[in-house]
Amino acid sequence: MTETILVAVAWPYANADIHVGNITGAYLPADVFARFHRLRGNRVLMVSGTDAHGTPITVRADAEGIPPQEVYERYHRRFLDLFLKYGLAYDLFTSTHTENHFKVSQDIFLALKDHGCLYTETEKQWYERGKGRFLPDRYVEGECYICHYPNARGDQCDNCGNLLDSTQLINPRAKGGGELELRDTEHFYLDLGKLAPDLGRYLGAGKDHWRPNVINRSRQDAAELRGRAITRDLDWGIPVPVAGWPESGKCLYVWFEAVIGYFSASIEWSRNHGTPEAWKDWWYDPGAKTYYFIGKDNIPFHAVIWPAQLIGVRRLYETDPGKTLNLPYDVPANEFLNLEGQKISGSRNWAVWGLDSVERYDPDALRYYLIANMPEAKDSDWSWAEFVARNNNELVATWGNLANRVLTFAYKNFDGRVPDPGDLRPEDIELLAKVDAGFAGVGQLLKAVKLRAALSEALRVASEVNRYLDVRAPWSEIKTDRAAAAKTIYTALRAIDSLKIVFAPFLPFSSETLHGYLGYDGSLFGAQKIETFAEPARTHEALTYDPAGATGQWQPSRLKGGQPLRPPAPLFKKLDEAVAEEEVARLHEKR
RNA sequence: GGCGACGUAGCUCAGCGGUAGAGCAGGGGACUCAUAAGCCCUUGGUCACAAGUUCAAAUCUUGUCGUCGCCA
Repeated sequence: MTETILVAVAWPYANADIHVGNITGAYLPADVFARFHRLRGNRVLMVSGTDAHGTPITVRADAEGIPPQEVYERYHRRFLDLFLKYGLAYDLFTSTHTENHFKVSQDIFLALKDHGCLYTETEKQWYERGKGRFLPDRYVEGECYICHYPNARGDQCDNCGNLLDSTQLINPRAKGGGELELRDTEHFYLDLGKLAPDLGRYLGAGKDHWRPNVINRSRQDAAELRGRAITRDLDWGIPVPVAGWPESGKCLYVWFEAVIGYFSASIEWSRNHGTPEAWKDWWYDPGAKTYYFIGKDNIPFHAVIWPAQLIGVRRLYETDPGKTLNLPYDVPANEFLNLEGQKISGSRNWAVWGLDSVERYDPDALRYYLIANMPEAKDSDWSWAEFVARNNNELVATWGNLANRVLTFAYKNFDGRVPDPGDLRPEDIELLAKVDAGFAGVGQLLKAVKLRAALSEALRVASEVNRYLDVRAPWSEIKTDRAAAAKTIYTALRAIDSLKIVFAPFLPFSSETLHGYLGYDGSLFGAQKIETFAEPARTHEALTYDPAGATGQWQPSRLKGGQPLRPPAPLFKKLDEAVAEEEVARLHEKR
């Protein structure tokens, strides 16, 4: 039965480049999962985009003396480039800075307001008279009232690390020295207390498939919910859709509108495809399953607050009162990836950057290591030595070498064609049965979002084929019994033809290559491209996936004897062990 | 301080009530199609510690210690 699956992927924030921790935390597992379901013939919609708004972006823009829009566009462009090179095949990777997203976010806000889920409160906030604007806490400096460090930021003291209440700072001043005064400011709050009972019911049952850390955390958070401000005094963002509010410089708080992106991007995708109602299959069909791939720092927003927003909205752009928006089916959040034993830190340049990594290594080698080492249950560690070792010992030795030894043997000894096997022997049939069983075994693990285990199971199946070859020894058979060698090589070719599919969600590039070596035309997956979309007043670039032409199917090979092969070459590169030392040295140099 | 996750072979981890497992690393062997890869055999652990439940505990309970994270 065809399933309907939404793959909702964390939105990278447009004030820093993406590193391998971000990739393995959310983007890569989402892609593996989505590719698997596409191969199974399921209806997959994988969406995300750049999170464009908020104070950190205006801070960076001010520091560089450019408009926030330029900061957002620069990083957005780099995200598109990276995802293309890593083969992260979003159906749509857009941004929050689209007219569509503005409208949808405002409509969600208004629906919550209509349903009585919002309230307003007035608080004191620092106001910079010279510039005529309210200042975010981090723009305010002064003496820390806890440790008396003279240059504490309004939100947090860099000296003692405590979170601060900016209104209590001693001798507060604007960053840059402007004069300050405390003024009243009014903000909207999401009434989470009101939504808590429904949320409790949602989190309370049917969550056995959730990772323990995710569900435990979420239940704990849901038990102590309070109202949360959802507007800010900031002009870089989405205007609050209430009369008079935009004029006083208020916009939606970025945490509130960014998660709405999953919904607005689904709508944008539908419109781009000329089927403006198509998104409803993922958002209103109760049989659809929605998966949110995120890092653990985002758990509260996706497993607690976003469901609360959806519960409060009930339905949007839909008049049937029997329909309600789908809540997350699973939130398979990953833990963090460390680097050489230390926490990754972009600002201290202790990171393996995504674009940099794919300049020097093949995307499948990176994907392999990142999946094999994915922090699914606890923090894991990127070590260059381990990257090299696992690339050489596992990816190259077990899988790449298997494909290569079979292809070259067939190509040389059977006139560049798949040999005609005649009737298979029991041992051939037995091997093919083991390979076929891999589809069920690996598939079940992928379905359960256990990607590490799934990949290692795929590798185990590859070793079965290596073992089979060793027992049959076609290099001996061919000297005495060419027909026997033909059966062996046919069987091995058919096995790697199947393994090509089993590995495809993890290693799409090399599977496509192998597909060609085996003599097939066409491709397993569709094509990714960067497109420009025009709205009435704006244009934006987005990454898209066109599934047309995808022929890959999650099922065992039915390879025919006689099929012409193409000249083979190794699928992966063995890395020199010196690479590890060089990379670690680079890392220290850059600090 | 509260809560949560984790603590199993040198390393990375699986197992989560029924006689300790895998991969890598280390040691030995037969083979040679292949990126000197693959295959076979092998060394190696009182499953953090303590008490309890049970006919039976890495596996359940409690406590202690350690690591990490979230909150205060």
